[in-house]
Amino acid sequence: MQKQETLTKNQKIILDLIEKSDQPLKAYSILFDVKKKGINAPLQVYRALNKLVKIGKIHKIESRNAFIACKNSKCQIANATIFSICESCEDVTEIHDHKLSEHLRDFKDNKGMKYNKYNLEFFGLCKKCV
Amino acid sequence: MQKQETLTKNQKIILDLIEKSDQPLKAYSILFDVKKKGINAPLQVYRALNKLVKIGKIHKIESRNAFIACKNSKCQIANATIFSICESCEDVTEIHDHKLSEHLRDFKDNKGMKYNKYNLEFFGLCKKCV
DNA sequence: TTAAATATGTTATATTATTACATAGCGTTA
DNA sequence: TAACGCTATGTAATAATATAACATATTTAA
Ligand SMILES: [Zn+2]
Ligand SMILES: [Zn+2]
Ligand SMILES: [Zn+2]
Ligand SMILES: [Zn+2]
Repeated sequence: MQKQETLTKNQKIILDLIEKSDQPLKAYSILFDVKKKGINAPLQVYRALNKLVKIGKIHKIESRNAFIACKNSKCQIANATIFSICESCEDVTEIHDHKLSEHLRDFKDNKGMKYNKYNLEFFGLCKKCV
Repeated sequence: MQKQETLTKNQKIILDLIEKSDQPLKAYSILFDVKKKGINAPLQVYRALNKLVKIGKIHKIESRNAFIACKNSKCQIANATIFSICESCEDVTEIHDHKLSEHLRDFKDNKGMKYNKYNLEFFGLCKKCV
């Protein structure tokens, strides 16, 4: 299982931090928080983030340039993500909807594209913000 | 029809440029190109881009920080976008798939979110790059 | 045990986007 | 007309996001 890959020191530090937050964190806010642990430079953060994204431990919220932990232990698929984003309070939730995922996985365009990944972001207002 | 809204000088210059390209353009590449037309500062570009996005004339490709013209005259919906992106040649195509759009439009989560927008990006390899 | 691949640390720099402030134009309406 | 609200403009400065380049260390695998 790819997700149990052993992580390096920096990767662990940064994953820990992201997993403790239920909301997306930005790279430079992560950098600020891990300086006390000896991570000093943006590149150290970005390298860890890129790796963690690649192995599916975290996802990037593209519209927000922020990173959130994947809470779904069953989700092997680092490359098929659906998020719900409240445009008022900025609350982000990962969506796991079997039917929708299936629909997206099975999607074929008419140009012969060979897909291996997708990212879907829904925007709106959450219950609290309506 | 919102799309026929009259545009200002800067907005027209920048929309023209984007419409002439069949591929997404980046803000600072746009800035470079429109300097000869008297647009000198990033903010002038970003202001026009934001407006054009808002009225649906162009879309932002979030994963690429780039902007592409909406070619679909029938598409009133500036806030429901689907793109296909080749990760090798970076070719981007807007997808208009009725069934998929319907599915996304009708999607309801179980948290009571009220959606008003979505953006979906498919990644893979195009015919030429496979 | 050597070579390849991966990770680290550090500095500098590139790229993307916004803040802040001053000014101008345009449509409404008092 | 005059005053107001709204939108757009121009300009300078700066913030926020991300990568290049280089030297070194560590892990993995042949
Ligand atoms: Zn996930
Ligand atoms: Zn909310
Ligand atoms: Zn469109
Ligand atoms: Zn291609």
